[in-house]
Amino acid sequence: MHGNTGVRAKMTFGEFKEMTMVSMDEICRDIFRENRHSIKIKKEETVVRNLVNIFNATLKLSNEKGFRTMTLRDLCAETGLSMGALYSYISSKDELLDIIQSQGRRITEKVLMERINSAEGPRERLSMAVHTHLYLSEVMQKWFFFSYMETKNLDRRVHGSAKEAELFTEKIFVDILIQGKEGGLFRQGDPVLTASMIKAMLQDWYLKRWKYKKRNISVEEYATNVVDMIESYILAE
Amino acid sequence: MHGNTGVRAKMTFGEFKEMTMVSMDEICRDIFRENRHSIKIKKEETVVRNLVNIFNATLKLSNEKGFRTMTLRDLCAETGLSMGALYSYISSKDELLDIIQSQGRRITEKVLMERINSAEGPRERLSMAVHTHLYLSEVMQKWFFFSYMETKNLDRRVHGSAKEAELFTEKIFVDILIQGKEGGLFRQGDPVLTASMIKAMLQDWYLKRWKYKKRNISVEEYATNVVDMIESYILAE
DNA sequence: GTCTATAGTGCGATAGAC
DNA sequence: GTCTATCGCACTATAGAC
Repeated sequence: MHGNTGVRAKMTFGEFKEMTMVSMDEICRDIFRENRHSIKIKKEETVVRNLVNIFNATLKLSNEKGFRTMTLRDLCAETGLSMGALYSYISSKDELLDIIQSQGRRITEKVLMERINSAEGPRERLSMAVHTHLYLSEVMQKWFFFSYMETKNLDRRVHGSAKEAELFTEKIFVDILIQGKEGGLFRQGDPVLTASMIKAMLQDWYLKRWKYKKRNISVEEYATNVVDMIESYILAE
Repeated sequence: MHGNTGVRAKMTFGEFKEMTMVSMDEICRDIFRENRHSIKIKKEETVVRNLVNIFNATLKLSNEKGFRTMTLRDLCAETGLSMGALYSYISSKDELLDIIQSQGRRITEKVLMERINSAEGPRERLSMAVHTHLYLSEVMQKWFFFSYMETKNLDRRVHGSAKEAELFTEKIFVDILIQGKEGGLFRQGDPVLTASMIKAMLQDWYLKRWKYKKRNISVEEYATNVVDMIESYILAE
């Protein structure tokens, strides 16, 4: 390995969870406040409780068979709500998809930026970015999987914003890699191509969760492995 | 970089295409011969011509909006066939999906094994496996993308065989990595985890084709980059 | 071998009682 | 705030003329 000279102790997954507190409850409260116009029900507690229920059920069913294949009747069975009640919280099936997509992306961007900016120096920032992205996708695995898989079914406008999101996270890594190259610390590889490789490895974690679970590989082990591989490449003489 | 000492000149994409000749025509001829029972039409030339048409259209539409969202009326419009004619070649929409999936997997496995067995020594075999997989997914990009994206919509039996296919290709890399470790050539990394990382990078090529196209990155460049990154990791002292 | 016409099903969405 | 009942539609699949 390349050793960890100068790199502070890594953040564990447990520490991350305590630190960020991404709770479904809070997310749904935000969604309610932003979408008051299209939600018929007025009592906040009721709305939040039912939204949490609806989103969890949607993520579960969609990850099993895809959002398009999931019918609203499936969703009613899973949530215990009737069709009528369901339509008090969403105005259409497509809107449900939109909300889940955009909310997931916003949280990702917010948490990623906050955590990365707390680290100094290219190596620390790179490690932090990798760890944060993996930990976040572990906490919100279903959300990440959903977002990745359902992107292609959207219309052109929304499909474009999914590509933007892909490039946004990639750019975070590109910037760190360029910074490291300018400082003379990272010596190998094209930053853009290297960032793509990193993203590919990060995505594999939530896209093939079944594989890593079966092998008892923890998210920390996986993160270490990714950082080691990237570093052995970019730090090579 | 780690240099190419002892590694023969890389196969170019052009050479690969000439060598393998995976033609849609041949594939459809095979499909016809294996599915004579469920195809109502008897004249081979007609069947092959229409099957090529149907498969190309299915891949095009599915990659745009997903197999489930694509209706058979969309497919009729794209192929120029009527509903009645379409149903002379396939017995159901699900069967169409099954045929495309299994045929794609079979070709992948066949070509991969043939090419890899033609290389000697762990480094050559690793490079050959990476190049062959990338070149193959370039020739059959739509097929690979389709297969990856539509896997989740299948029933449990077929979903299981998709996981098997994932593990099959992965095992090819695991075996090469173990071989290299036993010979003392590869010194770093857990073979199973490293193989997963390699697969992740290979898949990114056909899943984000739009990204690499926009950046004018050729499949040869990409292959070189992947091999370099892996080698810098496993060959590190 | 290909067509048009249509049967039969199950979907998303809504109205109105409670 | 939640329910049941139902509308209208678009889908897969088939029958039968040509």
